[in-house]
Amino acid sequence: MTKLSVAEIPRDCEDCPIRHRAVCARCEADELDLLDQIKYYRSYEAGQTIVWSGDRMEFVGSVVKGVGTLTQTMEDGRTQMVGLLLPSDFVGRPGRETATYDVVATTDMVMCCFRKKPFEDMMTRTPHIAQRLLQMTLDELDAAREWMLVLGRKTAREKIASLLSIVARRDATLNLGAGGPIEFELPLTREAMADYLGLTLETVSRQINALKRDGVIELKGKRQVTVPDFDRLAEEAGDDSDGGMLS
Amino acid sequence: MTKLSVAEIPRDCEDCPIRHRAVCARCEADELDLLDQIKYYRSYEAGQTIVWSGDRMEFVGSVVKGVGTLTQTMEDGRTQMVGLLLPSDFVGRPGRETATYDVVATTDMVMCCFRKKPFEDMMTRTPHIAQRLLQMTLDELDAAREWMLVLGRKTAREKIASLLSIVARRDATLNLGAGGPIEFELPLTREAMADYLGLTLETVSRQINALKRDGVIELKGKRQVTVPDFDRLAEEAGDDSDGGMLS
DNA sequence: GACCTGCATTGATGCAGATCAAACGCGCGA
DNA sequence: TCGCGCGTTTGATCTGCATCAATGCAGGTC
Repeated sequence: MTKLSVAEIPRDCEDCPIRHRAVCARCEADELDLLDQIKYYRSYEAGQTIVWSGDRMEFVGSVVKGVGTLTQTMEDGRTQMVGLLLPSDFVGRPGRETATYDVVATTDMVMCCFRKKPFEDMMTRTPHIAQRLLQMTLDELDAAREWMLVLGRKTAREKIASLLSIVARRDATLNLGAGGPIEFELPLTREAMADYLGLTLETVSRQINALKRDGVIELKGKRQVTVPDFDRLAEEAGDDSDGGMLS
Repeated sequence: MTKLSVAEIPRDCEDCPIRHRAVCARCEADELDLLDQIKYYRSYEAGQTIVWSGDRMEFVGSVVKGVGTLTQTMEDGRTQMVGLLLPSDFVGRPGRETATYDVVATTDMVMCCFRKKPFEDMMTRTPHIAQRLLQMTLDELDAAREWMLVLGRKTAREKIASLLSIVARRDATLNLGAGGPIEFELPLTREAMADYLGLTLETVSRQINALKRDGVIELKGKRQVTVPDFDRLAEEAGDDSDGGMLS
């Protein structure tokens, strides 16, 4: 039944697809050897919940393959996504016993896990890991703050455009740089997008189709998105356009 | 004209009011001596902008006294606060050249500043600082994610109650623990609250007065708030009530 | 005392997005 | 081939908050 086998992932860190972007990015060969001794791979199927909020966390780890989400739910069922987990992202918080959010696989996923205690010990002894984790956490904080602007002040159309523009930017299967068309697959259902954006799924659907009608995006099926003009999309997102020319 | 003098702050770290909560919390005496050599105090008046987004940042530092905000503004003027700076909070990002947000003093403020380069050098040599900064950044990330739920899914009334409940919790001038009444001063104008909550200032005003009419809070003047029953406030905020009983 | 000026309150009206409801389309197993 | 379920689309209506517009009110200045 398992569609994605752990065996597909190279066991050797040097061949790992996220080697230079994950929490281990700065590690030297000898440090990798140490990590290697406490790591193990786990795979999850699309839809599976990896951790429930409030559960004891017995590991931390990196997303190797696939896409997941971090969500918070109120007692009455209102749900807000607070993080999108793409390959190389780190899951879990060293020093904390229990999970604060639900972690859910939205596609089939593979994670590189470390048992929490050994990882924490290693962090105190290996500055390269703590340094990299600090850098990644600061980046996540910036992303969270960017998202606060989206949630608090943008219109539904701008929210959708913002999400598309973020996914497009992080999905590197594209000819960026040049102004050419960008193509990518949306790793989220309409409902998950709604939970990310603080909207209803109906509004998400309407706004996506509006962007399509207006030629900002093209759709093949429901998930395959083509962006003919990225600047146009960024403009719709309300981002300061012209990509930050500094000089 | 300056109402708050830098001279009022003790020069000796050991007597510093934020000694055990700021980025220096874990430092030993010898490490404090090193920090002492690169630190300097600066004071700001209420309303003053400390840093403009996009500016070169020449220092990082800790809030010693007073309250500030981190805000993001879109080209058309829409504004979202993305961080509230209370005493002991850290400002600035090591490793980054330019500021990403506007930093504004909302009350008179005193900061303990470190020139960026020496501080960065020291971070690599003093693990206690980097460790503490990681911990603080992870806390801020949690706070930001909590806020995403507020912005994305809560009603105006719940948003106001959430803000009051957060300020009440961080303002330690109160008899917490017991169920007694809590009193504190709101460090923000109605407009600043609106910017924090993704609302208009009119809605903020109306909802505050609604909470007052319903007996959830009492007001002396426009800023002095009394919360007769904190659990009631938490309930209005839509927080999982019963304060997280673990056992 | 008269007059600012900067918050805050209060009221009337409009609209973006929520809510309620129904139908579509596609993959899948019987 | 049929029906079933899930994600999605589309339509009609409702409503919470934004918007526009005065008015109130305290502190500071002349």
